[in-house]
Amino acid sequence: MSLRMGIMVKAISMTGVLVVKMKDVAELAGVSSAAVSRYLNGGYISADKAERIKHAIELTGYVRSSQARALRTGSTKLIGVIVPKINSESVSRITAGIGQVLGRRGYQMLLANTDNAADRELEYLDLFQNHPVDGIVLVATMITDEHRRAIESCRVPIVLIGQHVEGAACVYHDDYEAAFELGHALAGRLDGKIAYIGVTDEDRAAGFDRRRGFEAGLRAAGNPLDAALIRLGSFTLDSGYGAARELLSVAPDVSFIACATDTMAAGALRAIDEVRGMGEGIHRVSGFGDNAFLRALTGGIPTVHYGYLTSGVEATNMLLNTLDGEEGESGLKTLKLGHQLMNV
Amino acid sequence: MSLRMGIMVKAISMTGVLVVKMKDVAELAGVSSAAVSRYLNGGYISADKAERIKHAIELTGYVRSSQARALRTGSTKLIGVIVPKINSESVSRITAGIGQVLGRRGYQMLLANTDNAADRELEYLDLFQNHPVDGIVLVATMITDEHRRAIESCRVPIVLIGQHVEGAACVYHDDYEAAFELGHALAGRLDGKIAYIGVTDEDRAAGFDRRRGFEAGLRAAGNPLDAALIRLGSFTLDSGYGAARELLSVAPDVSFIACATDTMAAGALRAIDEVRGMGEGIHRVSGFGDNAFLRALTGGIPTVHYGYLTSGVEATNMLLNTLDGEEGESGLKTLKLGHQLMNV
DNA sequence: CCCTACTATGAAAACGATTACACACATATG
DNA sequence: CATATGTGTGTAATCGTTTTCATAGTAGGG
Repeated sequence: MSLRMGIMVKAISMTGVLVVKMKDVAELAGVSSAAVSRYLNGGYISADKAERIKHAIELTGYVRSSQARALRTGSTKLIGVIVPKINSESVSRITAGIGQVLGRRGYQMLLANTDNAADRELEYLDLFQNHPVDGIVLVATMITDEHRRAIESCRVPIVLIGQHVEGAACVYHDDYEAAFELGHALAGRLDGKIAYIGVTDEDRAAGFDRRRGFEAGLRAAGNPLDAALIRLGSFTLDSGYGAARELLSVAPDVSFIACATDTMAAGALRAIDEVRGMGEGIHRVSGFGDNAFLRALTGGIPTVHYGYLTSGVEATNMLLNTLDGEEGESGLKTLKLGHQLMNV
Repeated sequence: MSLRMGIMVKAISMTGVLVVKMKDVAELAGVSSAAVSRYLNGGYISADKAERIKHAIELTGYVRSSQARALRTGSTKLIGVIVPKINSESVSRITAGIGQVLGRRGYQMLLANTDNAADRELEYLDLFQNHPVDGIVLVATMITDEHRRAIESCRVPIVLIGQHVEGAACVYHDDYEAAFELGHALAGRLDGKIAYIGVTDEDRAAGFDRRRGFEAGLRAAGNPLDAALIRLGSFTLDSGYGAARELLSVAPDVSFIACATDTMAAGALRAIDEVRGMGEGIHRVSGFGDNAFLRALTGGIPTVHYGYLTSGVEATNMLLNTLDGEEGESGLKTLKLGHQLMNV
């Protein structure tokens, strides 16, 4: 039987847009819609029918409704990505990595930006698992008990980036070890007082681990950190600037300020420049994250390079592997990525 | 009739997850599912039934399936956002603005990152309009004829950010005017040769308009730009660095390098520092975009401040207004945002 | 030649909401 | 009093797929 071509009749949908549905394709090809579905999804179909269906699809420009498919199969091919702040270099690098893998493997990214509000994080976690997404990537900062509970009871697979949480799938960096190495290395070549600008301990990785690791590293090198010279920032450049100004006025003899992030280090650098003269700060701060701008503009302060893009890639692959049920053993697990000391 | 409470019976879905559907809620409340739907969507419903339904929903923890809803209504409450590169300050700021509005108005963001590949842009445009999204925000760079055609024939409302395209809804900045002002202002206080590192003219706004505006501004101030001192970068820090190194070696008497973006300016700055000594570059470059890092680390080079976040906000509001059919007149249109010269 | 096993196929039943329709009652309008 | 008009409600159709089920032909193994 050859294709019955003729005036093409198209239905007008609710929204007034021309649509071709599977039934139309089926009729044009002279088969049942089940056959078309099988053709599309790789079920049993004879060669000649496959050919006819292929033609009919090309002819009509048919594309299947992802919404109907989603309803029937329960899978949306959407991955929810929750980030604390989209406009930060580290996060946007992670997101780039996630997007790369997602695109390559036929998924799309539903992005939720919490703007550093932990409750919004929980809210999205809730919203996401309740339907539209097949899986979740959570770029985590603070992990409260409530978080743990939400993650535990999550109905779709979830992978964390940036924090190590027992019992959950995580891709993270060893912040303690990295900070230890940085502290140890710096202690050797520094004289004078060292200060530290960190972030809240509630952020286990960037707060607690980095500070404790740095302290331990200094101590191990015989140059312990004076607790009075520790300040708390909030990830922003301004907070780093403010904390540094305060430190410099309270303890003018501070000779080096280590920071928990490169962004805050940039602020501290600016503060030192203002107080001690331009260009002075560059040799007096360290950071975390190896920010490209900072590197270019300063020639490189001591910092720790993390493969942010890689962590996005790895986490997403891990998640998608479990979703696509590929080779059973590559499922959700915990993955610690390496780091690299820069400019020490 | 009071609520019939008792052992709650839950169905097990395909995926093995416990689910409550509208029918369950309806039965528990002793009404039809149509009534529940009306309650949820604000149709006619008597006070007592509303109360009973409310209880039943709370009791069961019911949440409606967005997939079924999407299939029936044709609306997903999803907005597709296409960006050229997520890990860049300007784009991530725009994205933050988009996300803010989307969240506030009950939509979610489907993010597509094209990684500066124009064909991927078209691909996504195609993918998006073909189903899952209700509208599109395109953070545009290059607008080819193919783009114009795709935008024209787009089945869902679309708003462009960053480029001005006739016949399409756009939120953009007046790059020509801004560049003119910057060039004019700089020409007045500069002596010696001025060079320019731009980007491709295919990017009308950041390429063509900025370069032409800058040229015109210099000319108007009686200090025209030597065409031999124009180079092309590719938005990256490294490309700015490379172009600047080349310029400095070919024309060692260049005294100022204006750049089409702050990121490239950072690269140029680094190049000047290397060639002429640390700290020298800061007074010898200008950019576009008012990057926060660059501002903090240099104290501020001449640049143009754009309200990137605002453009995201405005574009999204515009799009959502047409989607939600609010007050007819606030629909899709063209909106030119202001700018601000910095440090001149 | 009988019994499995595999390939093909279409009809029809899901998936879980929204909504057109039909009906009922109330109140207002002429 | 007849006729609109506005509420309130349930039944059933619908959105466009995927998938179960029933059925059949075709080989292959014994």
